[in-house]
Amino acid sequence: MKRKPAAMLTHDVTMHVVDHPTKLGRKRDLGRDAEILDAALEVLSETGYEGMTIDMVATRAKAGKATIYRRWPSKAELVIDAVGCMKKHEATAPLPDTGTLRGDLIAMIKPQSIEDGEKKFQIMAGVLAMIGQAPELAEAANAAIIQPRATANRTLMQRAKDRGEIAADCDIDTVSLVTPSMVAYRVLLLRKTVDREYLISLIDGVLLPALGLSGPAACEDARPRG
Amino acid sequence: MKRKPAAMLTHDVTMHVVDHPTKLGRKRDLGRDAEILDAALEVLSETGYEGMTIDMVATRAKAGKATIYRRWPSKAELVIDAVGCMKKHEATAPLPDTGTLRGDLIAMIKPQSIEDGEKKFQIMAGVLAMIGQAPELAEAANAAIIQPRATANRTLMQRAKDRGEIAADCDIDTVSLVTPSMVAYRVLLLRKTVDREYLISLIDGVLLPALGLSGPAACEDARPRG
DNA sequence: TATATACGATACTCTGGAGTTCCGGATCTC
DNA sequence: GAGATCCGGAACTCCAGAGTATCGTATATA
Repeated sequence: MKRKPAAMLTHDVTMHVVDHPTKLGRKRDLGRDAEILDAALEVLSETGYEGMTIDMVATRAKAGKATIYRRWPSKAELVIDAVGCMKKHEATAPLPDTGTLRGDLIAMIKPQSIEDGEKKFQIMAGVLAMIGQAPELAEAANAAIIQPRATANRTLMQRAKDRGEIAADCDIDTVSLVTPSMVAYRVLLLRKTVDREYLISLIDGVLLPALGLSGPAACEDARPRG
Repeated sequence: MKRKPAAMLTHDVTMHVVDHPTKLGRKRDLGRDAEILDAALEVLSETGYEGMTIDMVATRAKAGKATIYRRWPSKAELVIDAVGCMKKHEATAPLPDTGTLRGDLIAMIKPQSIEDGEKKFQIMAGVLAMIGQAPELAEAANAAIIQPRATANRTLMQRAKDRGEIAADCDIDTVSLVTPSMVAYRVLLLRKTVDREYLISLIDGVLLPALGLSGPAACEDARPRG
């Protein structure tokens, strides 16, 4: 990040053989990449960007520092890559379809997803400081942490709109971001846990009313409108 | 923060005079405190906690490092104090009272408050990383940045509730946090500016609907309910 | 087998910045 | 005036951590 990394040639061109794609020697173990990135995310969530050291990551991944620096030119690049790869860990459980928007939103509250989310927001906190210096990191964090949840919400709401459960002029794009934003605030600044009760209070106290439905009773009134 | 600071006696107890409260020598210029804290906040908003150095703060405040370390034992303490003192900069403009909740909320959108807010969220980003290590910092940031806005919102909403404009069972405490949370997300992660248009879209697309009012038209319908 | 590269592990260099100390000068009490 | 403490400024110590180099070993090609 500070000095320009020396150009790393991935193959040598000898005098005798110009076309020489097959590299000699032991091959790089591509599986280590993911293990190192995972270790980086763990350390990141525990100590933040400042507190994180390459040695910690190496120890956690049972790797040598040289192995890490052979693959990423700097600590910053490693972190950016790690955050960018978080998205792939997303458990792609199918969206629920209970017939009512409230039912769908409640069905998405699973202990596993809560725990998973809490760790991700820890990572986000650790990374937020350097976002000002590395805008691509903001994008990566947004794509990996906030957007998946917002997209799920938006899909469920669009379905509700399609079947006439909510009005056609609702601002779905904005409302779908309410939960992730409020959860981020609660975890990062209030340092409170996010439990099922809180999420339900958000759904019944903000989301559904904002979409023109009124709390738990609304699930009994999900017939299409004329 | 790393080594225990030597106990700093604020007065000597001589053999001859036990009660000797008046200190000798030049008095500490208390006005410098605020100037140093302001400088710290400026640097913090520009570079984040990591990037910030005591030298930068000293230069910005036209002070010597010794002057800073005479008043705060460490960089961390300085930052915590600076964030804690942000609250006092709050422009205590009187809350608007236009007769309708929407009118009040819109009246709170002022160019000055937007600009001011943007800077505060920059500071928050710079500080968020070390919040994990210093919970009191989370409290300070919350009290200085989020709570003032939430409190203003809550007051306006309570008034609306009192005059019957919105239902008595609305979850005002939660809804009043929606705007600050969404603005924080937009500034910190999306890195977009917060303009009047966006705030109005939040008011009309989320806040008012969530409270049972339906957008701009609602301001013409602010009569108390039976 | 000879060569080349990857591996984990360890020791090393080097730099930036936290925190300390000293200086000359100013301002206070006595 | 004398001594104490402040000031801004600058030089200094000290250290954690980024990044590099090296070693013995493992695994690949030729």
